[in-house]
Amino acid sequence: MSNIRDVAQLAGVSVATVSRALQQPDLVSLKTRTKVLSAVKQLGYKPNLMAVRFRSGKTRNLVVLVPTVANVFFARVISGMQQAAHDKGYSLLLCNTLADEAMEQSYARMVHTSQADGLIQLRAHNPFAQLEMKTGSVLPMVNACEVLDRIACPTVLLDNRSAACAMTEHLLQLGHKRIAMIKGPARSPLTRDRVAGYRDALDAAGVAFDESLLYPGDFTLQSGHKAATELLALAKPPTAVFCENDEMAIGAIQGIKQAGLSVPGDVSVAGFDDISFAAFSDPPLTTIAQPAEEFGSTAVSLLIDLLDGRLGKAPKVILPFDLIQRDSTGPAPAGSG
Amino acid sequence: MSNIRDVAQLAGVSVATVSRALQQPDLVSLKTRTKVLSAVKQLGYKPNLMAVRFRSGKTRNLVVLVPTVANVFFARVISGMQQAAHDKGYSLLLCNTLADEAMEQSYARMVHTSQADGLIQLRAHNPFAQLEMKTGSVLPMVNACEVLDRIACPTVLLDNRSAACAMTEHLLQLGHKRIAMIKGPARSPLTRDRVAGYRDALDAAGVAFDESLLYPGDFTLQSGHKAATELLALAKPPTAVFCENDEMAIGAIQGIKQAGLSVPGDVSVAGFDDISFAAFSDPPLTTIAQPAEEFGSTAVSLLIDLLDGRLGKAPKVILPFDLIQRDSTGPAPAGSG
DNA sequence: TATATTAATGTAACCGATATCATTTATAAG
DNA sequence: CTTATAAATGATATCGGTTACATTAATATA
Repeated sequence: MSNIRDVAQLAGVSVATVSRALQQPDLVSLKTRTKVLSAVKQLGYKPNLMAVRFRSGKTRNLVVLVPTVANVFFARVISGMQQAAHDKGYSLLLCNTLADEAMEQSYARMVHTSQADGLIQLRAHNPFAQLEMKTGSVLPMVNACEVLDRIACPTVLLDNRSAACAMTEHLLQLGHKRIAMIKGPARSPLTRDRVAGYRDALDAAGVAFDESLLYPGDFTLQSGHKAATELLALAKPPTAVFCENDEMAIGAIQGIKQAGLSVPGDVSVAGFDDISFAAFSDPPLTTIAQPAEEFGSTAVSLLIDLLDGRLGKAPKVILPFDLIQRDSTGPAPAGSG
Repeated sequence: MSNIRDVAQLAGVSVATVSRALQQPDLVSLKTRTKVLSAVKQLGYKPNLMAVRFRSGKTRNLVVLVPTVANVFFARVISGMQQAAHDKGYSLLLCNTLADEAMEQSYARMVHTSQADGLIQLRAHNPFAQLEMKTGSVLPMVNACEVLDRIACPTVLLDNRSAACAMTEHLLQLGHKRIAMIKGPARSPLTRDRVAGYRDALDAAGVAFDESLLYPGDFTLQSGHKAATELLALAKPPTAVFCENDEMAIGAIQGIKQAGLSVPGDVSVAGFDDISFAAFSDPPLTTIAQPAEEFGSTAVSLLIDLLDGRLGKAPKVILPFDLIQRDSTGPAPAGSG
């Protein structure tokens, strides 16, 4: 690997001139610039970015904490992040946390050890307040998809409450009265918002809220299956199930079918996210579409703005949702409710 | 951010001693070590890894080129890579290539600009021979999931030919004679191997190969749907469809159902990969399970071994597969063939 | 032509750690 | 109590760029 000194020597100029010829060509005479560029080409010189970044103190790396890349929705978000990061000259250091806090902390520390400039997290259960206390320094962080309550932090999110409300209204309009919700972990703000939207719609329609219809899942296909199976075993089972993501909805559909019931004939099912599989389930899934890639690109933009000091006070960017009506939701069975 | 000089000053020793106290404690007296560690703790000192890596010339970053992270199988592979990389002190720079060669080249160049030590690619259509020629230097690279023909390169892969043969045999044993295959892009070595396995089984069973039953897809749900629809429109449609991945199989199932046929009553469908959705399709999908996470971890191990000069001549690691029989494959309809 | 001003280039410090080599201090052997 | 040997520590060059400052060359102004 040739370095800037080799280039300088070959071009017969100083290293400073080489650096300027490449970084601020205006400061170098045409004649010299030509000589330098010719030497660069001849040697196949590529600046050592490790050195550049060490000198500048900017790594141009961003840590991304993802609960699980196996989640199709997150995969799309990551895709959007990667594209945006690349466009702006940044790279992503991906961490699949798998709910392992030690792993999260370990990656978050990369910002303090100059391996990354900032951090993006999706679905933040555990804020890094603790870590920040300990190190005393601030961690440039952006949150995507889920709002962090305890920390003022730039965030890009959906109006989850309104979206959940809209879907619940859709089910109410179809005549459903017993609408179950397969939600996420109880402590998650995301779940809290969506449950709130669900209750908003019930309240507005004068339908009593029934705690037993609220079932906690963990966003996996399996948990959707289990939840639906148990909900159907209730004394007064639901005629509609609203799931907090599409994976659980697809799992729920299988559970309902295995119980000998039809979707949406006996039970309607709605999802959230509009992953690619949603349109290919049987029946195709009614769901809330989120601009997943845009979540990613917006999060990256926010973080870079934050790093460049171009950001005011922790903005919250709200992206639009879209209720996609397919065949998994239909009129409530006659005589129900 | 405090640096090693701050620590040295506070501890009343030289920077060299601080460095040794942290890197090679045996070379430092207990008394001095204690002083240093105390100063480290008091200042919250964390070594600047940017500096360490610049000095050492090792970035401890690995570039990962993924055709698309939206593919569930690849997501699992990445998960395995991330885990293994973290365990060994490496980070992953993820690139979602989306079949964009410019993007691939751009990320591959990161190795030449000292942003990464090596590269892992999945499904390599375009070898970097060209890039290597141009730069003259070798690119430490490992290939996963798909073998690269033109370059001798450490690889971790499945015996795709045997796996495809096994699945085809499974269908033959069920009495199917007209077995279609929804394959990937024609130029892919992966597809070539799997088609070869498919033909091996047909030949062994004395079933004539029919070119019209070989349909090229692109690994998406949509392409599986389209392929199945068109295959069923043939004068002599297949009674079984073997898809090169589960997404296409799930798409195919939908296409078959929409044509008014049942799976597996009229047409059996088999997939490849055993993604999480496979067990939740309707009917649950018969497929080939691959140790996806192990692909990832093995690829990372191979690359690190390669970087450390611990590798002989481009080994090919072959991981085992498992035929998972579910309900999407059944006996050929009576009177077929 | 002399002088002021600007453009072009060079010199060298610097970023933060590591590691070589030199030097001092502690221990062992005679 | 020396002297030889080992252990502990310090001073400093180094990695490859960038950049502040110094210096020289070129042009403009009087």
